[in-house]
Amino acid sequence: MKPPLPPAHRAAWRAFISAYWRVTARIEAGLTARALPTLAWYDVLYGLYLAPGHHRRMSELADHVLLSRSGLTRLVDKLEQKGLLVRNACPSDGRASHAQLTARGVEALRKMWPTYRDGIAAHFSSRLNANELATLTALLDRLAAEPAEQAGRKES
Amino acid sequence: MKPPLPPAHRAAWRAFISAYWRVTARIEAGLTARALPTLAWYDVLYGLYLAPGHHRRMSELADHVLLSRSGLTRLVDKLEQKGLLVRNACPSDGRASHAQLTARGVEALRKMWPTYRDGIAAHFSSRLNANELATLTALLDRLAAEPAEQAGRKES
DNA sequence: GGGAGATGGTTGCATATGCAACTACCATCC
DNA sequence: GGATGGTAGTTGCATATGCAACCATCTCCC
Repeated sequence: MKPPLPPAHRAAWRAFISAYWRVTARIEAGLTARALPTLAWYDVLYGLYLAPGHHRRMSELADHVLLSRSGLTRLVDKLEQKGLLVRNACPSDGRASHAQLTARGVEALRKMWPTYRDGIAAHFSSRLNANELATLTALLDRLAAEPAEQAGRKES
Repeated sequence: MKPPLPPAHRAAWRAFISAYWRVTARIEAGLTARALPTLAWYDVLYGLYLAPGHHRRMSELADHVLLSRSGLTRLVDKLEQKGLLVRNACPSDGRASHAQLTARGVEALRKMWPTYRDGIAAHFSSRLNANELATLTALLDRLAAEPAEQAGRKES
């Protein structure tokens, strides 16, 4: 197969995939062991929590959660059924709607946060020292950044 | 929410998740643009390709691909239907079966590899220099290592 | 030999997820 | 005002994925 991709690049790629899956699986295991919802639930609720007034447009939220639009629609449906958030019409744009965190949503967030936090610490951030963590963050941020050619464009 | 998780840890965690999703999405986009199968297909075929004799036990394969057992069963079903591999009974263990790459499977692998390779290079490995790549690999490998293993090898 | 328990693999079922089509609405041009 | 094109969000459909139950087989121990 004559791979012109250097071994170091391959090793890095494999380490990247492997680390992601293993770490997230360990953290998810901690959540399910306590009968808590998945990371996606947390991300949506937390994304709303961070926003001023605890509400955000669906599209902004989808971007934050790294989920497709349709996926977010379904997830928000579930969260709304559980009473953790409500949908409000956007006053300035009839097409858009805002997801608004409820008191119960904040409560749910508080309840799951300790487990999530401990998972991140145990399986991720506490396994590296401060310098290493900073280095890792900088490298990952560069990888996540939009490619230069498409920096100004909306399509990915 | 009083997060005792330091901001640097949070930033690192978010960068980790974000980088993974964005990079893999870009690479997958390249594959689908050429009507090629997904990364999972490639990983299975390549996992077999690497093995001596181009065959491996299902369980070993599942570990390599980072997929659940049942997920692998289904994926291998599809690949077998396409004629890219065959299942053989394991001579030494009646429970186990081996997946054996076929000539067509090797062919399929050769066909998709250039696109995959270019995707990895363009969206991942070529965005960092050699030193950075080595650093990243080392850090990710430590994160991926089993907790017990990590505990025993505490250092730095 | 034969039962108890563990392991490899498959399948039923439920859930998750994405793409593409669709509706409703906004913005622009004429 | 009305047509045209673009955007926000939802839904139909197909697929992917995992957990847990299940069968067959192996290992261990008596």
